[in-house]
Order: sequence, then C-alpha cells, then structure tokens
Amino acid sequence: MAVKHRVSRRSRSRSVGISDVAAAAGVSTASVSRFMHDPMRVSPKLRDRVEAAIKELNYIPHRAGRALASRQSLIVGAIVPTLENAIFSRQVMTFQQNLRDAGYTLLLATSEYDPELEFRQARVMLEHGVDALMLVGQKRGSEFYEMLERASIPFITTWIYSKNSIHPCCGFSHETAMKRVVDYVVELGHRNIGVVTGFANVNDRVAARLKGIRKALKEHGLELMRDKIAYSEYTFDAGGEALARLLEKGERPTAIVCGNDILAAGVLTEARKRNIKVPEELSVMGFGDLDIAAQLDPPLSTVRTPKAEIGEAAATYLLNSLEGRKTESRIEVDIKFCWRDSFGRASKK
Amino acid sequence: MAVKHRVSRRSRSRSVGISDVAAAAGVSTASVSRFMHDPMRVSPKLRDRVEAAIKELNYIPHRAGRALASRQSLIVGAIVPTLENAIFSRQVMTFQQNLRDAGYTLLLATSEYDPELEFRQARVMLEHGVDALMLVGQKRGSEFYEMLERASIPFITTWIYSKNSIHPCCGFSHETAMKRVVDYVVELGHRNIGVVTGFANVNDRVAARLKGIRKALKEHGLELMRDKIAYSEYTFDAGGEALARLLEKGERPTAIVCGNDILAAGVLTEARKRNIKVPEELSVMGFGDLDIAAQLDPPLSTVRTPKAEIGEAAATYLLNSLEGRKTESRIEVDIKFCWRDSFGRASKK
DNA sequence: TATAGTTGTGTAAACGCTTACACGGTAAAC
DNA sequence: GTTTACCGTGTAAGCGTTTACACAACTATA
Repeated sequence: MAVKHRVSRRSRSRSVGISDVAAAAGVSTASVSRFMHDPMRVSPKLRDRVEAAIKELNYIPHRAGRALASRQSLIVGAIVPTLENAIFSRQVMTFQQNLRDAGYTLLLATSEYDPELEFRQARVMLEHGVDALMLVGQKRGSEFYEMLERASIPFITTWIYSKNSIHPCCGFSHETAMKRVVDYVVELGHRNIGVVTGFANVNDRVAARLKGIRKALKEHGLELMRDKIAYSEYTFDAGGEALARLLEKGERPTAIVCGNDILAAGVLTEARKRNIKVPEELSVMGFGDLDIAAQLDPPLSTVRTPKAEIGEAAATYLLNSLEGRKTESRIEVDIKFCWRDSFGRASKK
Repeated sequence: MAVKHRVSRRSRSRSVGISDVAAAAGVSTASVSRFMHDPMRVSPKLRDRVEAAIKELNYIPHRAGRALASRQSLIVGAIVPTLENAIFSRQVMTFQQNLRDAGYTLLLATSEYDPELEFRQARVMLEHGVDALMLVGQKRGSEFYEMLERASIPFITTWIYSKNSIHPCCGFSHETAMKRVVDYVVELGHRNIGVVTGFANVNDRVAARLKGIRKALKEHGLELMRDKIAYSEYTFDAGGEALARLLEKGERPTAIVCGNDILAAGVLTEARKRNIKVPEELSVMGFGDLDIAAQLDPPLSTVRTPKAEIGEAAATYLLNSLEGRKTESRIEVDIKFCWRDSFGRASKK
C-alpha cells in the first residue's frame, strides 16, 4: 500500500572543507584545525595565510566531522513536557543561554507529558550524540535510565529535589512546599479546603504536591476527601470547570488550593462569574508565580518557583560535569510564598 | 595496584558502531545500513540476524556519521528573540512537534533581540549542518542572508508577511493589522490616542505596527504626536510606567493602543492604580491575544495572532522544501480582532 | 538455451574533521 | 661543538556512516 516514490535527491555538491582551506593556504589540514581551535598555536605567518584563506573561501567548519573525530558534539539536549507553560519556557531559555555562553548548542524536544514520546526523543538525542541532557521530573521506566547509563553522558532531572535522590536533580521538594502552604492555610482557619490539581498519574510533581497536602491535613487532624479534589487539564477554562465541579458537591470550601497559577486564574474567573467574593467568601491559592499572578484581580497568592534559576543551575551542573569539575549533584533551590489578596482568613460562620 | 587513570580526558572508549553490528551479525556494514533505513530491503534471514545483533549490542546509530556521509543532519534550526513571551514559545512548540513527526530534531537558540547574537547563532547552526532554518522577522544585514544563500538551505522568516517579500515568509502584515485597529478606534470616536510600544529600532514588526497606526490616523486627518508615544520594554511594570509617562504630558488620551498584551496588562494595572475607569475613561487595546488577555479585568481587547499556526506553517514550508515539493513561499495567516470590555466608545466630553 | 533483467549482498571510497606520531629546525644547556 | 629540548608543521589513520559499483545467483523472456 505504501507507495514508494523517489524523493528528489538534494544537491550533493561538496561544500568548502578544511582541506580546501589548507590547499588555498598552502598548509596541512592539521594546521588549519589547530588554527581554528587556538590561533596562537601556529606561527604568525601561517596564521595570516590561513586566516586569509578562510575569509576568501567563506569557510564554515562542519561540526559533524568534528564530532566524529573528537567524540564531542558540543550539543546538549533538553526534553520538557511543553513550552505552553511559562515555567518550562523560562527554564529552557536560561538553560540555553548558559549553554551558549559555554559554546554549546541546545537540541530541544517536548514530550507532551507522554513517557513513551519522551523516551523516543531521548533516544534521538543520543543518536545525535548530545554531550549532556536535561530532563524534567524523575518518574520514568528503568530502561530510560539504563539507556542514559550506557550512553554515559551527564544528565540532570529538574523540578525535583530530594537529598537522597538517586539521580542528579535540581529543584525543590514539592511535597514540603505544599505541606507548608496547607499548614498556613489551616492556620488561617480554613477547615474545608478544596483542591484543583493536574493529573497525578503522569507527573511526579503533581503527585508529590498532593502528598504534601494530605500530610499537612493529617497533622491537623483533617482529611482530604475524594470529593474535595478536582483533577483538571492545565488551562484557564478547565480550572474554572474544576471549581464548578467542586461547588456542586457538598458544602462550599472556604479555600481552594490549586496545582498551578493557570488553574488558579481559571478558578478566580469562575468565582467572579458566580459572584463569589474572593477572598471574603473563598480564598484561592496558586502555585508557580507566573507573571500574570500579580496582575490578576485580586492578585493571586502563590508559591514563587525560580524557573530561571533552575535552568541556570541545570546548565551549570552539566557544564561542570562535562569539564570534569566536581559538583554537587543534588541542588536545592529556594521557593518563596507570596501571600497576596486572593487569600485570607477563613470567614467566620 | 597502580591504577593509571587519566581523569582529565573524557572517555574515548569506542561506542558500539555499525561495524560491530555487522560483525556480530556476520554481514557487511552496508547491509546493516540498509536494514536501518528500510528493513524490507534485506532478506528475511539477514534481517533477523541484524535485528538480533542490534538488540544484543544495544546499538544506537550515530547521526554524525550519517550526516557526514549523507549530507543531511535531520536537524532543523530555529532562532527566536526570546522564550519569555508565550508568542514565540508557542510557535516554537508547534514548530518542533511538526518537525519531530517528520523525523527532524530542533536546534534552538534565542537572540534576545540582538542582531549580532542572532548572526552568531545562525552561524553555529550552519556549522551544525542544519537542514533548514526558521527565523523571526526580516530585518537583518545582507551578510546574514548571503551566508544563508551560500549554505543553500531552505529558511523562512516568520511574523512577517508581504506579497512582495524577497524571502520566504509566514505571518501577517503588522502594518495592515494595526491600521485596521486604529481605523476602528477612530470610528469609535477616539481622537486623542496614546501609543505604548516596544522599541522600533530593533524590531521590524514594531516599526510596521507604528507605520500602520500613523497611516490610519493620517487618513482620518489626525497625526501621531511624539508626546503620545511611549516606548517601553516588554514587561508589565514597564507598560505601567509607559502609561504614567503618557499621562504626565498634555491632555489625557481616551484610548491607548499597545504594542502587545503584556504592555496592555501593565497599562490596565496602572490605570486601576490611578482610579482611571476602563473603558469609561480610558480604552485599552492590546496585541497578540495571549491567554491572559481574556482573564484580565476588564478582559482585554486585542488582536489574536495565530502563534501555533505560524509555527506549523513554517515547519510545513521547510519540510516541503526539503522534500523538494513545490510550495508557496509567502504564507499569510489570519488574524482576528477581539473586542472585549477594555475598549469602548470615546467618552463624550 | 541463450539473453537480459532483477535481487541481495559485499567492497571500498568517500564525507570533514582531529590527533598521535614523526621529523626537521632552532634555541638552550652543557 | 655536542647534546637536549622544544616548537611548528606535516602525514596519515581514524571517527561511524552512506552509497556507487561490482558481482553472483536467480528469474523471466525470447
């Protein structure tokens, strides 16, 4: 059934290579190569000739050749779930900037929260010979880590931190973060607390946050009932709908703790639509501190996560590893609780 | 005892190559290569042996070798100004997804709106042998385009459209878009219009939008005075400050037209801070329709730009070019005007 | 039966670079 | 005036693929 048709061959014209430069300059390719890496390693006379030849021929070195010969691609890979979320795009951006400053280039893929796709992308990256790899989260099959192991390249998992982590990681404990949030929420008098969260099965961070919530509640003798959790996609509208579902069941919560700011913004909008006053009647808490959080009305209480810092720290770790420098492989970053107007004391009945 | 280990050098151990597989399977490397590209091209017997050998050895093909021999890297590059803005990250994401589905991988760099940096990054991409390249905007020195010309790879400029464009492009006319906006703004009775915009010198899209504004005003016998324009960085706060500057000078405008939604959001926040009622006393118009636009209070009027569509169209164009298919090289995408509550008729004095 | 295709496989020469090694020349040490 | 060291350069063997070409073994055709 598959109709095989011949794809027109691309032009195969040789491009200007190092040997052309060598010939034009009347030197050996070795000398040109040396010049490329450190002009001071060749004599001034030769230097000038090579320089002239390069300019003359518009020579652009071909890194595939270099990669083959030197076993270094100068490429670093990153696989993130999505770029729709400012969280990851900010992280990727600083990651890339730091790599670039060190002479590396970024190969980027998204996994769309699909483990299988993530695995395939990782494999492709290894085929491309990436010198290092940045990942998000740690939950993946052992064959994934075994593959990395065999490739023996440094890698780091981000948005995860645990001092006993088996793998290099850079982030914070989502569990602790959320526990602290809920501790405070309870302190503010809230007893009936609703949760709007992403789907925990695909994402270890979501699961950890839920765990933190449960832990805090338990310590205060409370329990997170099933009908107080609404799972949702990461969109504004879905966040609003999640609130709607929560409100349909039982007594209205006095506080909603959300898995991220997108969901919280949706909740805020839905609350306004229903004339529920925030925070008087309903307190709302986000997570992540996107730029928009402070622009919402009322400004959203949330947890600030250092997206850029994570990208930078990940780059630093990988670069250190590549250079053979000793570095801490479990990096904890600071988070900050931002209590803004969307969250207040529980209304007294 | 005497363990002689040179730590500084990176491990140079040969990895499993195609020749190892060939040896293990008792066939030639050519056959393995053929198997890799199309298993049906080799006999069943040989197929099984090769398959077994590959699994046995955990063989991962090395694309640098392939790139060298076949003159195709299966890598496509993209250079965008930043990923902080959802505009570009969304575009990059769909671009990447479409490439991936076609077997290509994305090499990504940011230029931070710096032409020089963009040029250097482009050069690095060519060194990596990208098969194609996506860029944002068209304003760059001729040496840039000459370099691309010499590399003779397909490329496309995005967020730009003109039916006479010299270069392949995919986007819309910012000039026309803004002209239509202002036409309507004037129709709504506004005569005193302020503009908050990014810096036009670094960005051809900004310049085009300003041109559109001026053109529209001129047709209505109006003029954009210098003191009605505030230039600003692309941050919420800077947008607010820009409004502040505008308000200090002369009579207060009845409408503010912004270069993007971030600036508009900043303007909205600043207006609220000053107790200026939107839209009764001041109408505000954004550009771009970020997700947040509809969540703001009041919901922001803006121009919806198809970010994902641009990424996809760019990918499609490049893939078509790579496969030698004939395609339109100037692609216009639709924009949509979203009139929400932040914009209304000019208040009658 | 002779001839011409077809199919499956192997051989070996690239592809563009790096780098171990060799070598001649000059400078420093004796 | 040797010897020793070092420096700058060239030679050539890879690095892991692809692919043009050759060839043997079939199959189809006349």
